[in-house]
Amino acid sequence: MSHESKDYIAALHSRGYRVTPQRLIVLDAVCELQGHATVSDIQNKVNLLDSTIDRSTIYRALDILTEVGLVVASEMDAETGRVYRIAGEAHHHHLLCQACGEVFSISTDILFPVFQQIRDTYGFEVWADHLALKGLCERCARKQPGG
Amino acid sequence: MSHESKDYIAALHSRGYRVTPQRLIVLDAVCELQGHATVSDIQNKVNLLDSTIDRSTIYRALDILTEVGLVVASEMDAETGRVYRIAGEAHHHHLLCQACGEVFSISTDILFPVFQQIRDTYGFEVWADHLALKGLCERCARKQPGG
DNA sequence: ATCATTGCAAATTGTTTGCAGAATG
DNA sequence: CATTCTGCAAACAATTTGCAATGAT
Repeated sequence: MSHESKDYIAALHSRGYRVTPQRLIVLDAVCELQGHATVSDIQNKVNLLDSTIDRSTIYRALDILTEVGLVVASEMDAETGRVYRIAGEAHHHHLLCQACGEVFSISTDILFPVFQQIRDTYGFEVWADHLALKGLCERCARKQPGG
Repeated sequence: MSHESKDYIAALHSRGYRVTPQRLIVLDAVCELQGHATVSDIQNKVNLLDSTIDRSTIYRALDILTEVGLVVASEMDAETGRVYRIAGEAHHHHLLCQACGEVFSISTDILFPVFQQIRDTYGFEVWADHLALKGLCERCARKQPGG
């Protein structure tokens, strides 16, 4: 588990939160799902280990884990909604193919120049922690050119 | 109204849909709201003219107007959700300041080079019709540097 | 005269909340 | 042993759907 290196006990305690089995199971689930995990993904994973853990508990755990900085939330597209990943894992953006549904990851670097330019031009500082771009992947673009 | 130039009657009829007062009022509302209009914005506007038009009717009208290509839907951020605008209006992206909440518009041109590069590198064709970037505007960035 | 469309109400989905009992520090 | 936390159920908000009545073509 990549989060073992982080001191999750200290992270929780630092804000007066307690360490509970439910929260650790949720944290593990997010970790094992390796990026862009939805609440449903997480619940499925969690309930394999303990089927009595309620959905509301998962929501609350994710809120708290996000607040203390152990996990990071970001918005995928409208259908997928909010997704979670372990904090500190390599940032990347997503390319969402609207034809086959596949998700591709790209490094943040590729977008850095534009964000720089937006800063220069508009004085606006883009938070580049996560971005989901819709479009067509190579294979699907060949099948249905133009979209 | 900028949509009068479009033949909305033909657009609706071409797919077997009928032209109803409710649909025209919704179309007008989207038009007058001038970009990124939420369902609630639209409902408020619509109900000024006719308070008997139901929310479900507005949802259905927006679906159909989008399907026939008279309006375009896109996702703002998670809180704002889906927004609508008249099709054919100048495309632009949005910068959402997370401190003051203001929305800035930027032209699509600035992002064109990156999308080109993503195409070259990943073979992925980004749909650049609308993008909402979160961050801090100039004024707020000065107040709370670093975010 | 058809058949799509509307308004209403109820169903659905996704998320949040109140509370009594259980568990943590 | 004082609080925080959990599971349950109920509350909510946003969107969708079934249906009888209405209205467009």
